[in-house]
Amino acid sequence: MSADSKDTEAVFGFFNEIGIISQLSGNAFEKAMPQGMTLAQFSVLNHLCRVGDGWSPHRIARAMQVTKGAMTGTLKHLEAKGLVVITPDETDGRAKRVTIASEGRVMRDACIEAIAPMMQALLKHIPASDITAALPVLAAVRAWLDERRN
Amino acid sequence: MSADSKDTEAVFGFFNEIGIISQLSGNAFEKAMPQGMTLAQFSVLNHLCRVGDGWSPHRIARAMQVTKGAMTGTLKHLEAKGLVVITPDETDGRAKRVTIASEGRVMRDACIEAIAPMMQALLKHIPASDITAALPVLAAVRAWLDERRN
DNA sequence: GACATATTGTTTAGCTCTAAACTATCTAGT
DNA sequence: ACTAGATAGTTTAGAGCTAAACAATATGTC
Repeated sequence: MSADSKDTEAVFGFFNEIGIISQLSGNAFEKAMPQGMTLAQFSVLNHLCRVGDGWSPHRIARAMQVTKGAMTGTLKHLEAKGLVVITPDETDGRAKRVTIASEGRVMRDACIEAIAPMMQALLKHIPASDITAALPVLAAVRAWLDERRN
Repeated sequence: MSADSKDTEAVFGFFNEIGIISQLSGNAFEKAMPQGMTLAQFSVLNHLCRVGDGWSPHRIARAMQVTKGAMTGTLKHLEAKGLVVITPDETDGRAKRVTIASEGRVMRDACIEAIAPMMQALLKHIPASDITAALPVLAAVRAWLDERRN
């Protein structure tokens, strides 16, 4: 009983820290990034760079754990900035295909460069081993939440 | 060089996991909570219950790591629902004081009860020791971000 | 072939958040 | 006492998110 409520308290604190870190780090990233880039926009750019082009908006939305509606908005901003090109899917009249423009790749690299100093500064205060030690737990929690969601 | 970029990569992945967990857990919480309560609203209620009444909106905003403007909106919703009472500060003409209504305490308890089953379910899949082991690292990262912000 | 169902993308309403401009009040230095 | 600067709260514009309703296209079964 006592142990149970203590554990529940710990999980509660865990999610609380997660939420605050998410907010603070997101703000810090967006401040460091070039000219009005947002975390959502960078994430899409980064994803497309890493896993490849030509994904549909819906598939990108699923990969980013976001609704289709949210992705519509983010892609609109990226397209307006010329960082991404959206074309109709030839084989499926409902779908579209998202391709990174070369400006998009440049912007993605610029964002990573802009953020790198912050990472370095963090690593000076918190040992990399602590970060890597926490990663598997985080991945497990994320996997559990993701599975539970469906 | 290779170690450095690997560490940076790890920190990057760390923040990525944090962001996704924050989003997924926030959604899960809001789905479990009673009648249209949001995480932001619950957080304020919970904070007031734990640390005591009579705080100013600005002080609550700082404690929640949120701007004053955001707190104005959240408090408006809480006040409209009768969960919180806002009165002018007698000793400072600029300030206000936020007090929890008894309905607010009831709602806070209801939210905690609604969320508890999720915590229990998580603890069945992930050992509490893993969670508590990750907590100090998270707290350190949060403290670093918080300090850096100012 | 036709109809029921599923999927893709958009839109809208409502919530959160930031940043910046604005009002009102307090406080300190002269 | 006055003026300058700090502080508390509100408002607005803009971005993100969800959920739900909607249009258009695919698909599969009869």
